Amino acid sequence: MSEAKTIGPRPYHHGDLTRALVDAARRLLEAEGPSALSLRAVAREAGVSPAAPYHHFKDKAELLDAVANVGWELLGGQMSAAKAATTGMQQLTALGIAYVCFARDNPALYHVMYDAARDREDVPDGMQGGPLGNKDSAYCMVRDTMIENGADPAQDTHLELAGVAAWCGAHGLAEMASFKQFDQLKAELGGEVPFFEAVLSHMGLFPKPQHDC
Amino acid sequence: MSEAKTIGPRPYHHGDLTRALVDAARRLLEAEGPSALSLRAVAREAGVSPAAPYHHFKDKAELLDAVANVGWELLGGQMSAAKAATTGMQQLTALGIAYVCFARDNPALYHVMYDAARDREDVPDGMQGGPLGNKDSAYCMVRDTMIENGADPAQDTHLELAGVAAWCGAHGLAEMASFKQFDQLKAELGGEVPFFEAVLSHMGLFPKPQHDC
DNA sequence: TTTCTTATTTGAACGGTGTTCAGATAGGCG
DNA sequence: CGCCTATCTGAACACCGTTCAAATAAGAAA
Repeated sequence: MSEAKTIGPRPYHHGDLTRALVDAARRLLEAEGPSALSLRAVAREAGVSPAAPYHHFKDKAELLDAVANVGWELLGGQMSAAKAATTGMQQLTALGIAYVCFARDNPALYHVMYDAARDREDVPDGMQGGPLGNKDSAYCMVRDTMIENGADPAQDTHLELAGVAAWCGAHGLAEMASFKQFDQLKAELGGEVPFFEAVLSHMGLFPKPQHDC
Repeated sequence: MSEAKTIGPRPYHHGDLTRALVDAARRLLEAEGPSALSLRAVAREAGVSPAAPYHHFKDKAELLDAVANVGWELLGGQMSAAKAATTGMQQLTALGIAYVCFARDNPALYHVMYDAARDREDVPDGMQGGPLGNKDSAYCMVRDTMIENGADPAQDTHLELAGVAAWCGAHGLAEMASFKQFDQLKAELGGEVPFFEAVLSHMGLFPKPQHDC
């Protein structure tokens, strides 16, 4: 019953409205931004009535959870690829860059992912990722990579700090990079390039990507 | 005309509906959380009709901007106090702790502050603070403190990185601290206290404050 | 096949939201 | 005093999330 999606009997009328709704939501998200993600608009985009989604998701929040889930899986895949392409402690840098690049390239999806996570008490069944709540989460990937490279979480306090700093820094950097106030800040500072812009440009993340991530 | 609030003639009917609306919004925010912050609810709380706010704010967003502004001023005050109570490089630590403590103690307000900042193109007139857009912003306080302690932004690249890391880390830490998934993460890791919880508890920030900030 | 059962979808409805607008009101100024 | 203009209201519009009875269609049972 819980595996109906993988091998069970095909759905009835639409074909696979569950997936169609998530796809419609992602399409809307890409085209119109997070604020356009209303249940009715998603249903409209999918070509069904406003009440149809309630037979596949108990809530608007549950639909957004499903969309966020796609995002976490996408992010996990990109981070895994970045880790596999490097070795040793450079894997940590690769993970961070992959994370920030994902947020830069999918700002609306990234926003939905954290919005969904913020007001969730428990991680629901089938939720494959999240900021903290899963073995495959980005946080745990950083942690595991550190351990693989010889870190001992029970002993090295500085290392714990470094891990959290990396994780929080990546998220903070990703959010800051989405703000649109660089020009104003630059003007107020007298035209001088401020720290933040310098670092982003140093990493090749702002204003335009200068290398693949 | 733009200084009507400071010394201009008193408003007409209500007394000072502009301020009353912001106060009502903060009251609702404290009592019911960010999701209860509808324009109609704020007007109801202030005892006026749903259309009244439109003579003081052109938008719901502009009302939320005003609420966020109060938050930035509050945050700036607490950071200034923390800086004044310390000396030297310890000021940087004090700034970071004050920042995270503010987010922990005012989660709803903090949420509104960044929500308002995220989808704002330009900082409007009268906006006193923000994540990046002002000389008095938290980011600039960190930057100025570093310069006061001998940093040279034009030369020291590592220092730029450190400044941005501190700023992004503080925001990331503040957001992470608001999630409710620690128990689940702990269970998935086999009961072991993970990095993040260890650091927060090490800083005295989680689950309960152990010292004043 | 025909009938039955059940999942799926619809259309209408309810209360709530942001926003606009014509009209009522009341303060300040001539 | 009367006028003017800022302020406020009440009604209205479109949209939102959600619920529910009724219609539909797919698969199972006969």
